[in-house]
Amino acid sequence: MENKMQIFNTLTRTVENFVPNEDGKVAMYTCGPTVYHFAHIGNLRSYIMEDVLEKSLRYVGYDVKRVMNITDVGHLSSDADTGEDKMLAGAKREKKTVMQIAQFYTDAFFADCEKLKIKRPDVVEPATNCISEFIEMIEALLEKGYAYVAGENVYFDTSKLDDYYAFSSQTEKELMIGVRDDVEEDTNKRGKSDFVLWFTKSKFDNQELKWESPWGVGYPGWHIECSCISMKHFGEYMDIHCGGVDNIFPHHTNEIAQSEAYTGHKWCNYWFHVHHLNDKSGKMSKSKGDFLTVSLLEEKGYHPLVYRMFCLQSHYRKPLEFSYDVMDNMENTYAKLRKSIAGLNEDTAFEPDQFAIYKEKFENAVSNDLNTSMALTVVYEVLKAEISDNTKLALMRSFDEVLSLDLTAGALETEDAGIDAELEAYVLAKIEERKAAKKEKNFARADEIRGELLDKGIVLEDTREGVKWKKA
RNA sequence: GGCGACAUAGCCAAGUGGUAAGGCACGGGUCUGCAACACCCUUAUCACCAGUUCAAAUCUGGUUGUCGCCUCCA
Repeated sequence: MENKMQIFNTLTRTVENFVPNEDGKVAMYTCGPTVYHFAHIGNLRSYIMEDVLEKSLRYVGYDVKRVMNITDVGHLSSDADTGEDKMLAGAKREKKTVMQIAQFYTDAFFADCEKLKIKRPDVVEPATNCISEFIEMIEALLEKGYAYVAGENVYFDTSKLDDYYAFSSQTEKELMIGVRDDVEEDTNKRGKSDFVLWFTKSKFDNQELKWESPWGVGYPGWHIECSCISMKHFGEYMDIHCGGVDNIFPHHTNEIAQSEAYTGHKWCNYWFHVHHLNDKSGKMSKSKGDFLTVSLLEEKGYHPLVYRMFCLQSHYRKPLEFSYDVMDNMENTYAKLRKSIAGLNEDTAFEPDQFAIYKEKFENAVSNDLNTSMALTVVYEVLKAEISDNTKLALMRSFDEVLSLDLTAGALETEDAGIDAELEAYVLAKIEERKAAKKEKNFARADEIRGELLDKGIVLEDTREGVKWKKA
């Protein structure tokens, strides 16, 4: 098929025509969450945009197979052996076993994804499912001379590669490593950029998850899992690898090092990186302790899809600053949009030519390096266009295959589920009373009733569809 | 210290050489007993300086500011 998708490739730092290895098919890999805690909405920004990428590829006609790993072992808070395993730290914090933690937060992650309409990848693979594959690959790397054993751990020898820093320019290379002074060094390493493939020795010996290996009882390093899991499901080639920008170095750099050393050839052609969600003080991060989750947004009264729309109106390669002001803005935008679409009359003629015109506009926006902001503009363009409501509805349904904003699900419910039956009965009675007063043109009484309800925290609105009420 | 990204109206944001999309908010108006809803109208010369060009938000150089990466991070 013809090249329909243009996408920024971190490897070349340019927007390229996307050409998959196999015509019409896309092998797409996503670095999944480390399931030691809830995902914060910054994490979820990446998954939302990757979801849009997957759906856009499908929209323009590709057959996409998507794989995601779940990091449930091996992700240290530092690569030096002084670090603490994230999973173990989570388990300690909550007095549960590591596997209980992993299961709990994996479920929580997918629950959040569901709320945000993020499609579950075709394959979801926990790292702990693939220990034998990790061991096989590490053995092969040792055999080929790309790895060495030191201090009872296995390390990858980055000096064996001509081009370890796949994502960096030549001038950066000499300066990258070990500049940060808060980094503690692992003295077993031959080179500063070497990294661990398999641990048997570390300072946290109470590690719960350990496996037999040719190098002793231990557990895998973080980077090896993505290389192995992708090859388990895609073989030695894949098309797009996704993740947040913070994964570029070292995680993705190390993945490329291992994978290409192992296969002896180019591994993945396109690297898709989503930029960070920041707040006023900078990057949102779990290690700062305080972070925002989807549940928290819901508690504050925001529909999860308001956050999705917040992400879509920005570009994935721009840092995005989160604020409640913008969320409030977006909340209005989203409610108005849903309401406007809900008012369309399906019982009108369908105009295939018009449908095709706007569908192409939308496709162009989305295939231009995921210009989601422009895609949303096309939504508004359609709603304002001189075409039949039924055509508009068909277009909304079509666009929603990518946007996943529940565009045609009707107006947003304003009734608050938290209101108890007694209050509801009272409110409904008052509404009837007010209706009667209005009928008798007793507007003073009608306004009085509205005031009474307001005192109880209930706001009345006379809309075209009848009286609506909600919590203030 | 090195590397990189970004800087467009009150806010979010598109636009990569031809005279500034869209959304929200504000203001004005129509409608309705009022309010709200809905609908209509209105709002910028693109951080700063210099240069290239017939023409620059868009290219080049510099300045300032914000942010990110340099083995915890999506």
